[in-house]
Amino acid sequence: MGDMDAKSARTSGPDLASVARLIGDETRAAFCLALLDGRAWTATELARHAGVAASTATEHLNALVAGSLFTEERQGRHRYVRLANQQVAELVENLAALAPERVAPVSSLSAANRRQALAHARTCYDHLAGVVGVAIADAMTERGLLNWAHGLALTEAGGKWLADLGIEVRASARRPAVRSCLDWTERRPHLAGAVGAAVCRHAFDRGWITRVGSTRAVTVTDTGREALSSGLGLPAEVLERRRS
Amino acid sequence: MGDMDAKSARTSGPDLASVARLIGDETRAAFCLALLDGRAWTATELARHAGVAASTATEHLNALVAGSLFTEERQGRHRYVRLANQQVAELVENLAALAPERVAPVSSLSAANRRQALAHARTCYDHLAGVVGVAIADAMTERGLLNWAHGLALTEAGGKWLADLGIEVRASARRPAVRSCLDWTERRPHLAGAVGAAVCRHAFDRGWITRVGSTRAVTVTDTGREALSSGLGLPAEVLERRRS
DNA sequence: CGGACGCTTCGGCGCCGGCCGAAGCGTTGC
DNA sequence: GCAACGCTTCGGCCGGCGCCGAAGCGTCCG
Repeated sequence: MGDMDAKSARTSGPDLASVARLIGDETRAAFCLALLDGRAWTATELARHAGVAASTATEHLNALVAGSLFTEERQGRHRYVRLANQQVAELVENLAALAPERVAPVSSLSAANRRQALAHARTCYDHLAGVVGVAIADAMTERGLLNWAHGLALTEAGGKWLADLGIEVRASARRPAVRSCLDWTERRPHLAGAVGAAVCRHAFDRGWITRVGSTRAVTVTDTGREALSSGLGLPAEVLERRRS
Repeated sequence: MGDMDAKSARTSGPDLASVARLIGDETRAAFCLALLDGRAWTATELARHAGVAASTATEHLNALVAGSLFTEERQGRHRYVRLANQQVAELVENLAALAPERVAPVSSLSAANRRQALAHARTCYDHLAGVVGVAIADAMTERGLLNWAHGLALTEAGGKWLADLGIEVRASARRPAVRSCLDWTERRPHLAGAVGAAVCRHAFDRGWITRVGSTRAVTVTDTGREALSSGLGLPAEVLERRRS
């Protein structure tokens, strides 16, 4: 008993450290956060985004792919990478929810703007987050589409609502239909899981929201304002992007 | 746009790396896994467990407490530490589920025994895992106490079952009643959350299970075999700890 | 009161890991 | 074919981090 602790702790069980170390670097962490938008990025884009040389980015990507946090896809001279699966996305989200907010030293005006746009509405891997994402989850709860009593669940009315809107949920054995994801700007839960992804996809398809440039931020279109207001009763102040 | 990426990525958003780096060290990771048993350990116990000098353990614990992954409690000359909250426990679990299993080089006979005991039944922070934990979740699902259709939820029958057994669930606004936790030995989900914790506590209180020495492993007692077999219909082969 | 014990502080050591730039390779496009 | 471009490889630099042991401090117990 007990006397084998030192050795056995190091030679058995899951190798937490190897995975955590992959995210435990400023640059690689920046990569992970960037990929949380659910899209594939090229190596150069990530390098520019994180402010490191292309060669450095290559090394980091090799490590992340080898550790199977990222998957890659080669196309011609491009190397596209994405998060390997939603389990990894969840891990990054959990980490983000737990991590201290970085102190932003007197950020510029445009940076403040970007920040505000992200806080308002953005994609979080494959679902919606930010003020709008939280408001949608709240509205769905209020209308009896979601039930938080015993863990998060989709109600019967919720299933019907999805069907009526023609939102097709791509369920899988692995992935829960609904999952709550802690928002790192709002610090409140929003809707993730297969349903969260389906709602987000639907919103893009119907032109309710569009991407802002190449960032994770999205804006609500006029069509979207109409649809979300009449369909879920989202208040106008949530739907308007307040400008500085 | 985009030209501020390099700087903004490093000066805003959650500081993933700082948290991940805390776990990204062999020794600190060993600490985290050890504390997954939900109990408080002293600094020296952890040092011995991980095979490092006491001074080294002190430094690591300072970092983990400062990063608010651990909380500490001083009692006389002892320093007790535990995981700060269940959010941290979930993070560690997620990491463990994602991490590669460490290759155990020709482990000794006693190590193999320990390993088997852990794989059979153990505590995972505050609920039950291992073959037994998974079997309980399965049985509860089969009996209609749990519903996985739309995310994991406790059914009405499940609520009644808990009440009948006199299992008191300490619900909280923060914590979901039921949550699935991916088992790193079985690679299948078992029951966590407030209900998972309540069931585990109940099993200890009633003497259904007892700890094996000071490890996370537990054994099912005769009383427990009887209760789990008649109450949930767990098969005998699951309840017997197979010896080498 | 003195010795055992748990923990902490400090200095010093060694290594690992992240960074870059230069050079090179494959793809794309003119 | 040549030039531009994206990515990769390599060598070298540097800082940070994890480790230890020695010394010291506070607590507990006989």
